[in-house]
Amino acid sequence: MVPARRGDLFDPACPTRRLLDRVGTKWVAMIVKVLAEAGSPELGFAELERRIPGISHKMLSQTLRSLAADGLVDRRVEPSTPPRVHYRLTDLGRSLDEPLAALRDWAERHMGDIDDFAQRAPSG
Amino acid sequence: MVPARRGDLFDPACPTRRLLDRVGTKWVAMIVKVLAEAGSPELGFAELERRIPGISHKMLSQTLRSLAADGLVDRRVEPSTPPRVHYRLTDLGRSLDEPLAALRDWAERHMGDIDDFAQRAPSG
DNA sequence: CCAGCTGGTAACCAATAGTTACCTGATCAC
DNA sequence: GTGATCAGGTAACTATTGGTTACCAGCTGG
Repeated sequence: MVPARRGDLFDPACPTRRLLDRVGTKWVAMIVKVLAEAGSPELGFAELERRIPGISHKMLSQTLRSLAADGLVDRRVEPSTPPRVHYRLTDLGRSLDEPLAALRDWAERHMGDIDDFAQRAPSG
Repeated sequence: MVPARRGDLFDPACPTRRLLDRVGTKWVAMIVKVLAEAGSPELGFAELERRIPGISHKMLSQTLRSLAADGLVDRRVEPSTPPRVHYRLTDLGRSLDEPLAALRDWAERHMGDIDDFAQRAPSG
């Protein structure tokens, strides 16, 4: 196997590329935002679901587990009945919120421009 | 606070959400990077293809057209035979490189942490 | 007159996103 | 007791993407 050259985004084998793809999705962006901006340090599954309208049960579960597997969120099972699961950002996850916030911010700020442009030239 | 206000992002109908998803993909990130960091203001299709190893013919074409439709790149057809097509970032596209660079940078910087974490807890 | 160039695209296959329905298993209403 | 109900997860599917391959236009050069 070709050794993965971490720093080289231009190497197709570079894991950083895959990471970039995992981390740029809208659900990651939204989950991280919600967790980062929640009043409390952690949120329950149901609360996350409530705060992210439109996300499906499965995608939330799946995305959270992927984030947990990458060490971006911490998963805590409360031994109640039925058990409740709580998630919180790790330091690493919090650090991801910075570039993600910049991206969300860009999207919010320039949505209008893009919309206008698409209006004018709907050629696709 | 409860941000139903500028929480446009939290409305599933909000186009900013879709934009976020379009713009966070690895190919967009790489194309914008390549165009932003090219020596010349524009690059030909073939040159882009060469500079982004691993991208397929189709994905490059498709992504470029989507970027052009959003007004992020400019598409110029050189009337030669066969015609060559050149792409350059618009101002809007260049502005996107900033948050994208931050994200790429984060990915490069923290890839190691995530890798280490996954080693230790491969439960994911 | 056929091979070859460029960029695009149609046809197809593989991998995701998203939907629906169901599981667990303790508790409460009856 | 019976069973509806909670929370979170997941299996089974379908819809939508990503990605591969092969081909096209239409002029040029051998």
